[in-house]
Formats: sequence, structure tokens, C-alpha cells
Amino acid sequence: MTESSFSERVYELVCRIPQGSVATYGQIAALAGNPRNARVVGYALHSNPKPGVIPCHRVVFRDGSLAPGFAFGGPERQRELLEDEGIRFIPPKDGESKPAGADGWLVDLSRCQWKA
DNA sequence: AAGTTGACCAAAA
DNA sequence: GTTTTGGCCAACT
Repeated sequence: MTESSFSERVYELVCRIPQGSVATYGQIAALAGNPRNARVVGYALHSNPKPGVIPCHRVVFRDGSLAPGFAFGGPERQRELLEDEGIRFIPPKDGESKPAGADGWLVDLSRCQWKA
């Protein structure tokens, strides 16, 4: 094995997310080998060692919302990108509860959550 | 070298 | 029902 760092593995996994699918931080962490290490996943992406190479917009919260100000240019931009990739978005319904990070639009994890 | 923070997640008060 | 705390592990100061 060449390099085995948690972040490295995270980048690899995130880069491996197929177009039209999204993964949650917890899932990436779990796939990386540490289901409790979701924070480090976010930290790794925040570090953004490879700008333009890592599709951070495909990584979302457990609720299906994204980071409201860290994803990239803007939340609407992300919605456009994901939607363009074929990801189904769900408008904030009254019964959804929870604050919506990105504009209130949540990714339909029921359909687009990436499966290893 | 040690302490603090952090793109999270889940449970308890 | 909402708000706060706890906990994991790695990187930053």
C-alpha cells in the first residue's frame, strides 16, 4: 500500500462517487473504515487539497442537505450542478423538519445515495 | 509537544 | 418539540 491516510482514502472515495449519486459524510467515513469519523471526512474536504478534482458537491449531510457556505460558490450553484447530474431534489416540505442548509433543497437520498 | 477546533452524527435534558 | 452535550479521529495553531 502506498499512502494510507484517512484523508487520502476519503478523496479516493469521494472521487469514486458516480455521477448522479451522492454520499453522506457518515457513509464516506464508514467506507473509509471509521464510521464515527464523519467529521474528519468533512475536515479533509475542507482542507480541499485537490481543488477541482474532488466533487465535494456530491457529499451531503445525513439529512440530505449540504454545507451552506463551504460547498463552493453558492448553494444554488450546487443545486444546479447536482440537478444537472441527474440528482433528484426535494423541496422543503412542512413535515421534513430540520433546517435546510442549501436553500432548503434536500437531495433525495432515498434515490441518489451512493451505494458502494 | 500539547491544546484546540472541526464540511458530523446521534442521543439525552 | 427544540436545544445542548457527548464522542470519535485527524489536522490546525
